[in-house]
Amino acid sequence: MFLSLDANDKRPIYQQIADGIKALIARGDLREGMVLPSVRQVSGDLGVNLNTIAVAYRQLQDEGFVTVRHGAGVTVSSRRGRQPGQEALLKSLRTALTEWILAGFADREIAAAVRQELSSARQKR
Amino acid sequence: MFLSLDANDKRPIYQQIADGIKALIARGDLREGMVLPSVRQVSGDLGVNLNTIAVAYRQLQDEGFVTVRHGAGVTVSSRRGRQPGQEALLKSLRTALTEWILAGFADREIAAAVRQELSSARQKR
Amino acid sequence: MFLSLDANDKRPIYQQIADGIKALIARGDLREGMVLPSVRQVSGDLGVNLNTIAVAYRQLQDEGFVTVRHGAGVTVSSRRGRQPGQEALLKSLRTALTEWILAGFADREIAAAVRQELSSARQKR
Amino acid sequence: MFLSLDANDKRPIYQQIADGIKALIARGDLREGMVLPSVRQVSGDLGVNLNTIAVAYRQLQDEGFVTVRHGAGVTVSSRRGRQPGQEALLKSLRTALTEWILAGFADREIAAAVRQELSSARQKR
DNA sequence: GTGGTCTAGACCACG
DNA sequence: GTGGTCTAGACCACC
Repeated sequence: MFLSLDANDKRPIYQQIADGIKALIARGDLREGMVLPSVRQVSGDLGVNLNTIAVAYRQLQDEGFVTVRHGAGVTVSSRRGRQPGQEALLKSLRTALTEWILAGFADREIAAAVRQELSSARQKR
Repeated sequence: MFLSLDANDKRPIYQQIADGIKALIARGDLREGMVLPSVRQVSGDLGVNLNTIAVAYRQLQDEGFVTVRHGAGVTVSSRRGRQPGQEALLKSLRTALTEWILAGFADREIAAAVRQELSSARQKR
Repeated sequence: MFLSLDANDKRPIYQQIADGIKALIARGDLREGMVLPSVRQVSGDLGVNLNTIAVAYRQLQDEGFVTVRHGAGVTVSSRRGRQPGQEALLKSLRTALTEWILAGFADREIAAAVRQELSSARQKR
Repeated sequence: MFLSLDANDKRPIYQQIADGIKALIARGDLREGMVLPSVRQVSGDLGVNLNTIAVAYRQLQDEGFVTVRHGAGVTVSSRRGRQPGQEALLKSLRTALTEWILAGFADREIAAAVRQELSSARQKR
């Protein structure tokens, strides 16, 4: 698995993991039906407690991104569950863009960064 | 003050306030040298604990967005404040874009949303 | 066999199978004395591990719904099987009804859904 | 709080708690804006670990039934979030009714039990 | 082997 | 005071 944790990141570990996996799905590195590494394996690889990984996986399940089959591992599910809702989507985008504006970037530069991120987020598609 | 709090927002209140003020600065509603309302007044307006407002102002001060002068209120400082660092900027943008991708939006649509948000964030400039 | 498994169902597979067979009995599709397909056949049909089917049949046997005769297959037994107990019956009904109430349905609507389900569950009688 | 745990209940403790609170909301014992007892208090009252209660509250939050404000307690929120979806509602009702049928109850008796449960679930309305 | 639940106890963040 | 996160370690259920 190509997940990395950042101690300086303010998000909790389980959230970093869940977000990382979402990014892998968005990128196409993880596709429908693929099996995710077991809770125990991720725990060992990242040096993080079992429970913490379980919380991340559980969140992904609640949000409909993965299907958990009890003794049989976790797989990427086909249809995403509920979306965050247009409102939430806009809010997080707005916050991110505000930071860029305050850092002094011009619209042109921000748009370029967005284009770059989009293409890298879709590399495997 | 044109700040609104959202109980369903997952950010802590002090962060919503700090972000809101940052957005007002980015928008140009608050410009260099302008005086922010007192901690006490914001506290009353929003019905929020004094300490909470103080924490928000303290963060804005730490990040260089405002200047606190004892007995003379809080003013917007010039814009060479400390940036969050390129890494943090990218991370927050990346997370927001990932959500849009997973919600099924095409690059075209996302770029349009970005353009719209940018122009509305700069309305007053 | 007219059993279908749902990966998104939170019940374990063996429970889905056992419940499905109970429903077939309740509906009258399976009647006293009829022979159930072998563990091996169900396993093949559904693509499920042999042990899992065995657990389901074992539960049906424990609850008195079927009779297992060595070498002679599994047959539906007469209906004086062990009931779950009034308490358990009420609890599961109560949980289901609570969900309907919280979803905003009126008593009239809930009662209608109950009537419909009852008649469809008894179609073959 | 009028929550009780049943060791014979097959649902996990956190689920019993979450379901119990949902029932209190459906019943009208807990209304919009009311404050739930703190995690620590429930933990003490029921003799259950803090984390277990936290999991229950978190589930209620994820499902939109309560609003959590960090240092300020948990309150019943106004609008329920996403419903379980008509499919899930029907499935749980169908399972419950099947049990009653297999226990030998007539439609008349089942309908009566439903009526009784509905009225008791709405006592405070 | 897999994931799920629960405990005890620590430390942090928020108001 | 409140809730949030994380750990270590136990035991259970499923396949």
